[in-house]
Amino acid sequence: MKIDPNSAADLSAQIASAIRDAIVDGDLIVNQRLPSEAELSEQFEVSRPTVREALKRLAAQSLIRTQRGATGGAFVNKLSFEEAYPQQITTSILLLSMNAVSFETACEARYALERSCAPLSAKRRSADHLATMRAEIHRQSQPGLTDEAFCASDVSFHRALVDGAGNPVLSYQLAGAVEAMQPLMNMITFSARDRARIVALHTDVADALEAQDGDATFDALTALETETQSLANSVFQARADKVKS
Amino acid sequence: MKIDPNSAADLSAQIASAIRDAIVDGDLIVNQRLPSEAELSEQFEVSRPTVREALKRLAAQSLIRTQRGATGGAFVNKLSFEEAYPQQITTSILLLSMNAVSFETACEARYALERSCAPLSAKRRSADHLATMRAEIHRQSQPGLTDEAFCASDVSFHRALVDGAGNPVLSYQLAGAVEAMQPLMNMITFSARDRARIVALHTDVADALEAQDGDATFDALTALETETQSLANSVFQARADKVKS
DNA sequence: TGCGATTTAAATGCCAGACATTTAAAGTTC
DNA sequence: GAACTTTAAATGTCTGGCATTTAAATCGCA
Repeated sequence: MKIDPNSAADLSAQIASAIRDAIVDGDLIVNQRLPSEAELSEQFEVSRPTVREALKRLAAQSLIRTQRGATGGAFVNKLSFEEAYPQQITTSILLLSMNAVSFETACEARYALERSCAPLSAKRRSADHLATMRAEIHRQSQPGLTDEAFCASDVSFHRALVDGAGNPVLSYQLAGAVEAMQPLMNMITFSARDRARIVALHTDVADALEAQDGDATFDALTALETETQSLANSVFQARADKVKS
Repeated sequence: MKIDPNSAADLSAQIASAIRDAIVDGDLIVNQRLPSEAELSEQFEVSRPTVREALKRLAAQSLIRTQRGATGGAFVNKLSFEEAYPQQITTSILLLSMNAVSFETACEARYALERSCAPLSAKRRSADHLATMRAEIHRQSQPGLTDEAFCASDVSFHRALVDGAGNPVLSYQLAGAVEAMQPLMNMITFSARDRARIVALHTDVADALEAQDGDATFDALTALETETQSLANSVFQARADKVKS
């Protein structure tokens, strides 16, 4: 592992990159201890603060964890799906908000991805997943629920659907798409009638899953997408009209 | 923005977290300049190296960028899809390798997600996307191609399919699933007959997309998944037999 | 001998101060 | 007015040190 002190990039970035490559390539394996900060400074011929900045970069990506004390140090972290979720979600949210992704585009992607879980979830969903979905549907039909709570329940409902597929890779990839929609959904005010329609469609989805009917689940999700898109359209249309007047 | 010096977490982690929250919540907007390191040390009542470690954490997540010089400093970075791709891919690769995700699970997820692009890509794919796919198919049928080059071409083919859907959110989410499969695919040695079958199935996919037939694309992808799974099964089976003998 | 208390050493966490380098703007000279 | 020079502000880096945490080694005592 060597670095180029004349490169344009920061030394700490180069060092982080070198260690990251070693991890990705398998030269450093899970739970392996990295050399101490002092040893790394010698190896890379930089000062300890520079090494520390490099290690913090890696820690921010959950590639390493650090322990204090006698047997402490930096260890290659076993990246778990649970750990990766929040980062994936934060990144997705920022991507949508910073790049002015339209509601339509985000919604299209979300439902396209969710439909890909439909056949698997219909086949494998446990009673637990189904119970979660029924519970969320029940919550959604409670009067007096705030719009935010309604959206949060919506997210839980859809995550149960996705998790029902029993494929952690799918769950991980979809976490971003589903959760990142929440800030966009929160821009919408739901009337009682809107909510009733959504609850009905959610019930269709849950019924299809209960019957383990993949195609029906697929179609119910498509209907839900259509409803969501037209709902959003009317809300944004109304808002645009208001601005004009 | 305040932090708790008695918390269990590192000061630099707390500071990074506080600034990250401010960005996600929109309190700090894109291209806005953060206070200088010296000012931040005063605000948070910590030393400059600690502030720097916090900033490096954020830089590692592409949330900020730094500029040197008179008008320099740390700026809220506009996170672009292009920037987010590599991180998403690295994370996905590590998740698969560190959690011993089976080839079957990863493959299932990948094709489920890809199928979700089929109808959109059939509708919207440009001539360019189609040309890329045809070119990759041609490359894949060249004799003397290494297994790695074959897999790399496979990835390019599938990315063209995904990008054909014209939805950046989909492309982003799928990048991880598609690219992360490559290390797993590289474990497989392809015979000439295997390659011929895959090339034929790729041609089916391209034909269906050219005809803008979403259902046919969907089915062709399913056939490709079946072929890939059975190919992997036989390879792993042969390897297991070898170990026994 | 065995076990609890204490010491020790190694590591990270944090700080103070300084110097180097980069960069744009202000100032100066012709 | 244009080219050059100076200046100041900011990040990048280094040195050295102290604080804190933690596990292992040591010691004392029954």
